[in-house]
Amino acid sequence: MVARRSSKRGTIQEVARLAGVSPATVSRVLNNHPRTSPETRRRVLDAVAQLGYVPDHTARSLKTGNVGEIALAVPDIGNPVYVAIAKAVHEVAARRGWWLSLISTEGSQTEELRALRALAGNRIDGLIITSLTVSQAFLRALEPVQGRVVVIGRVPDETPVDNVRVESEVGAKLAVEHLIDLGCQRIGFINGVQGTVPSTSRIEGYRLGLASRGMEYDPKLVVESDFTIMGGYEAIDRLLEQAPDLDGVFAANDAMAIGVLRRLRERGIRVPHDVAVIGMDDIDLCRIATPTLSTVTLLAAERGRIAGELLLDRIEGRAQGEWQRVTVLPRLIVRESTSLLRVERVGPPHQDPNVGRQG
Amino acid sequence: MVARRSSKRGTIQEVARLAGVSPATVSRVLNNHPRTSPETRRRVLDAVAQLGYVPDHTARSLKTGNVGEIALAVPDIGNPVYVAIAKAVHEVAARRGWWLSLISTEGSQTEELRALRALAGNRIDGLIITSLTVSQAFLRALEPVQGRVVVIGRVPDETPVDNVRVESEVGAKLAVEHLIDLGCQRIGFINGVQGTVPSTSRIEGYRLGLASRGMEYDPKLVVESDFTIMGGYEAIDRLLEQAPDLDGVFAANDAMAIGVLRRLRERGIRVPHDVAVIGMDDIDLCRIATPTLSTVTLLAAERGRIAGELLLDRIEGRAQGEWQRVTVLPRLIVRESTSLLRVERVGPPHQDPNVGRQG
DNA sequence: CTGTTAGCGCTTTCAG
DNA sequence: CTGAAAGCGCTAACAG
Repeated sequence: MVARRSSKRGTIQEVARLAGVSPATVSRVLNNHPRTSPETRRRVLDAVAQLGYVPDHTARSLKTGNVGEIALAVPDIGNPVYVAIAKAVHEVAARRGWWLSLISTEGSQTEELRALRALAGNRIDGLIITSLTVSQAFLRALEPVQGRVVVIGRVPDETPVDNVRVESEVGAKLAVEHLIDLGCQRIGFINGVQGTVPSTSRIEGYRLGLASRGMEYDPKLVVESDFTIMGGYEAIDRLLEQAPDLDGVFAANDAMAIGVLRRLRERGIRVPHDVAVIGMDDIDLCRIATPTLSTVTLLAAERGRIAGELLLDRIEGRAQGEWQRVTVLPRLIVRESTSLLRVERVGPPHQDPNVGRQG
Repeated sequence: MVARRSSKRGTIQEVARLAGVSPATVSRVLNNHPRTSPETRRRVLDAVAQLGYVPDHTARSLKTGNVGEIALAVPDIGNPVYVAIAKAVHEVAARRGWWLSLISTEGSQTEELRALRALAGNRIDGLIITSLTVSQAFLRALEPVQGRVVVIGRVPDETPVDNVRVESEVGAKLAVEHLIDLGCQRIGFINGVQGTVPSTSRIEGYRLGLASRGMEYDPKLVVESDFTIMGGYEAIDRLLEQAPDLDGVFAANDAMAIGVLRRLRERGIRVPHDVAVIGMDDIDLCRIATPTLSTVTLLAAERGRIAGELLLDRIEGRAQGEWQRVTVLPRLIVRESTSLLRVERVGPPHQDPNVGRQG
């Protein structure tokens, strides 16, 4: 990696010389300081325009000690859930005058640590990061950047960061209970990659849901795959082989559920008549799928918005106190895939979110 | 916007003092200069570890004149086409040791100019930008940052930038010719928002396709909407009203085409038997849709890869010559929505791309 | 192989 | 209201 600053658009010195003032005055004009005479101001701005001068951001940052930029690091920008988070954070950042850049970590811990290091090295002022694994190394790397990072996803209680989380067990429980209340007796569960935080909480919610309605857990009803459409597509075949009497499926995310819908259609199995299907996340595709897909929203946009506010409150110095733990509560969204009437029973998502806040 | 550098992880001075060497030596060790004794090296690294020192990126950048970062600015990170471009650029950047950040301009020209200004102010070293409109203001803003920016999308010949483009007229023509060769006589066209560069080239390709097979252009067969699934969904109704004898539809992008498929299914119109449908872009959803969607790929990933290489070649100083104009050629991908046999006739996309290069 | 010195371009006291 | 001067933290000659 080699590079040299190519385009020299002039320095504040040259602007000062051209305007017949000192560099300090140019700086004051450009930063809208109160005490500058209109006449000087005009001369400076003329000179700036004439030279096409743009202040060097690097020098400015070194001097002032901040760069005016935050970043959002996500495992996969192709995932609609992270896109929703990104859009929400972007909205907050723009409104509050901050520059936001996105970093795609591709789920690699090395990349996550790199983002944290960028923060430590003052390449950015703040960071919102979503990690799938939350390793020890990751937690250790949070220490030195306290007060400038927000984690989306669960971290241990004592971790010195602001944190936004969602009770996804509760969400999984809601989904399973919904299927049972619909009359399903044999509910299959397609989980994502084992060992990740999301998959662990979903299987727990699945068990809780069964238990709450007095049904027994049957390992034959559970398969694992990855969190993609194709993952769901191939997993449902294995599931049906293990449990041909299946009458309901809970998929760990909407992408997998959509793969399930597609495969079931191919096999001539009617949804929801023969098998009811529910996913989790509430991505846009749910409303496009055939049949439209019931799901449990995990309020991605809402979490993004909150994370953005928390981070900026912190680095703008508005928030000084304890580390925040904000938890959002999932909500069931019923659509055709679990509705024998094939009627959408629910309004638009993401409104009136249930948000609980605790110290 | 207020912020102050919070976490002081120490300076190079402090490391030097602790290690009993000069700051210059610390700098040398950290930058892997050839001439450093193993002993000194060890002492320095110990001190670094002990303090948890991370070099200040801002100071380093100011001194060296580069920041090691490029950015990709796209109109909408929710659009799969831009995601494909982003992933490809990311891959190139990572391989060549550069940091990539994403900027979402939301299609706003202000945001585009802001990205260009960030480049001018050396916040980043290089920029890849995709603009839907390419206004005069935009072109003017390219001047001062020559040699550090690559535009994806057509720009006037004399524009002083490296440029990656796709012959989307040819793509649209291919799509229409394919429908005609299939036996379609009345081919509707659903275009995106009028006045944008993409929509202009698509309507032109549509006309070219008709002309090349000796068919006449009928304004009744054309409607406009926006480039979204819902846009296609509502547009097909209008189109069918204007032209009930429709037997083929070309949608200006896959998202719209998928909306069309959905609406046709609702109305009991069979695809491809009653109406054949083709889109453009080749997003992942094409393979998931029912029926699977024929399309014309515009090689988004390929364009992203090329743009990344061009930019880095330029700012690494490997490319010094004329401005590059790289043009990629669209390719037809036939799937069920235009296949009476309902057989996928084509291999995986994005391999063996046709790429033409000219001075 | 290592230390000294200068300075990247900007903002910000402190005088005036 | 404006100028002079200092210095943010780092790297890169240039000596030694």
